[in-house]
Amino acid sequence: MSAVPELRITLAGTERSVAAGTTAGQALEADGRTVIAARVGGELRDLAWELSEGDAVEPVEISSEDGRAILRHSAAHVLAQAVQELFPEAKLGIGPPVENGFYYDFDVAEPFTPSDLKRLEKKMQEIVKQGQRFDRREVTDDGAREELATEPYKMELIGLKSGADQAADGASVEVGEGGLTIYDNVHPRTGELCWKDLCRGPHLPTTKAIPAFKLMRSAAAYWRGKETNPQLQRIYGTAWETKDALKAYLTFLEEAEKRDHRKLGTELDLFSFPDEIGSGLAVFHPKGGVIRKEMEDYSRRRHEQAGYEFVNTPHATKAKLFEKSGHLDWYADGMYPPMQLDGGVDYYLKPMNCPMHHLIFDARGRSYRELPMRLFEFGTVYRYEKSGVVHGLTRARGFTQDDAHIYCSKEQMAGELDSLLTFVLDLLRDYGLDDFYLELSTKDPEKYVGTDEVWEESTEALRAAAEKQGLELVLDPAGAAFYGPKISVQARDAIGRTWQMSTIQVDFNMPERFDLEFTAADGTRQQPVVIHRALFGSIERFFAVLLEHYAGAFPAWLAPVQAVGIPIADEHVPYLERFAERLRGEGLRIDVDSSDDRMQKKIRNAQKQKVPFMLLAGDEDIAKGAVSFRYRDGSQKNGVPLDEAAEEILAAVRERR
RNA sequence: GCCGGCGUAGCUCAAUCGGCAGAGCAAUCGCCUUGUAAGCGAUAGGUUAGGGGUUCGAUUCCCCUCGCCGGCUCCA
Repeated sequence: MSAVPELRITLAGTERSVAAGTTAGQALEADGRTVIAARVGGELRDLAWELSEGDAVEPVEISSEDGRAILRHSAAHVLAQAVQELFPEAKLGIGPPVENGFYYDFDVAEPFTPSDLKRLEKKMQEIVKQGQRFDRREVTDDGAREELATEPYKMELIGLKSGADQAADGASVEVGEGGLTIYDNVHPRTGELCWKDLCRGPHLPTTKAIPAFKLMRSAAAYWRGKETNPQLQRIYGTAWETKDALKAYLTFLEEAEKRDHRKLGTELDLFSFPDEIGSGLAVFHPKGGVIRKEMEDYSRRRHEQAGYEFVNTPHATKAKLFEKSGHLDWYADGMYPPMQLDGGVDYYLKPMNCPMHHLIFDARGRSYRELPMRLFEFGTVYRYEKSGVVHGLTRARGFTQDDAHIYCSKEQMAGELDSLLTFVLDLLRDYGLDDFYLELSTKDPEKYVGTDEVWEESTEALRAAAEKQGLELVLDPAGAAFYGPKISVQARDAIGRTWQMSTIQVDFNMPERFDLEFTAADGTRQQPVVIHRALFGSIERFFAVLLEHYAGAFPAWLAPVQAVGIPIADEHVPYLERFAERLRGEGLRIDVDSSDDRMQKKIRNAQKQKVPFMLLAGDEDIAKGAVSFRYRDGSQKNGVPLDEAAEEILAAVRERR
């Protein structure tokens, strides 16, 4: 009898010997950790994965990013099993984990109803309770075809895997390398096969290991995301490592709903979308208008200081301009249809400002002495967004960009990009966003204009500028537009959601198309580099982001009403009115609530309007020449002398608090 | 655009089976004169999104249009 052969593996960083035939699960058990899967040689594997000589095994815990993905993917399988048990005619699409949850697509005759979801959730609970094992087995392409003959969509995926009709619709589907695998759901006691699915894995050891899940909604989705493909019914769910984590997520969703800018816009009387005007076209009410004005004023001031020149361009133009820029070739669908004028001339509403700025640059001969030339405009543009994608202020059909184009020499480009990024981040911080990461979109080798050399140079300049900021930098390989590399600033808001904010985009195409040039010091004519940038993206969108970030409680400098005077009784109105008048003289926005309501009600109203400062005055305050502060967080400070009170509010506004 | 859901007073929502369209808040007008989140009363407010159909009768059932909401990107 020979000794049991041994394998040498690296277990969570330390070298170990284990018996041949040991699985990842067994190896990690010795480590005494609660794990649901393993990374074996960097690849995610089930715990049942058999180890080989030299494998490096790392535990994957359920609360890790990978662990959650595995949990959610397993939950998707349980959902699919439940669906096929209750709707035997349902055909399977795909069921991946997604951020915060999972989905699974099904081809069914009738869309799922909310009560279907309830039944499915119950069925899923039964499956989870049973503790079915996820058993993995490898199959050949032909074997998979045989087993899944009744699943047309799975068959299609097998076909894609073997490259059969990969190019048929041109859709990019990445199918994992290696053989196909099927996961069997096996009853733990009877060993009965309950269900199976073609799947790359990995999965949890058993369905019992799904601690908390919930089905969220169902909606249609095109098969493989292509508009021309049939629509399947998609069920979304969420799954978490503990019941508390699920609860926290549901609370987060509630919080996000409370902050929804469309809801707050109505509640705080900031803006609306009158039907009479049309989808995606907002009107700003006085309170929204003043916030917007403050946002613009501050931005203008900062741009002025940063050496921008202010220009102004019209909203409509002859088609010729967008023929020249090329937009009509590839962007016509996104534009409002043309207006035909006398003589058969087409006019368009502008979907972007760039070409008009280029014409300004090109209005006369330019000298190198004028560069960098920074042209800035709050430019209103109109884009015909598809009806289903319009969404409040964040996806509107008419909106105003804080748009600027910087024309500089190649030598100036790197320095310009560097100072620009600093400027952008500084300004965003002034508006109260301070948690950023950057995304660098680089050349798509399939589709680009300009020389490799200039791409290389500008991409490196962007990268260097980004790295200097010391922020997280995410690469978006091949994500750039054909005309130049781009850096975008992503901001996390108060509840951790990320929003794409500013973009800085180098453009090699427009200088060519518009034949832009300047005279260099040596008298030669040279082409400038164009840098396109927007900080807010659009004022409307930025407005919405700030509204949601602050949950409507804008800092004093942006608040539409900065303070409300609240008299204890009518007789105290003149005193507050005099104080308010003085503060208005200092440029503050102050109301005095002289309505018939009693003082408690006035506080409630001011509180609901999220006014930063409430100034109460009754006999006691007047006797002392003071007011009593109530802040919107509910705290208070009584008997503050008028001068001090004035200074406190002014300081808050001045310091943009 | 596609699929599904929804559309009743400024806002939030009721209205049994197809049988006179209602409440709270907001608004207006009174009364009350008040110390930290809703004082009391009265008045006004509607072509039930718009159009068509079925019916003795439609907010309710059917069709069309418009608008809004969710999803259609994260890939066995």
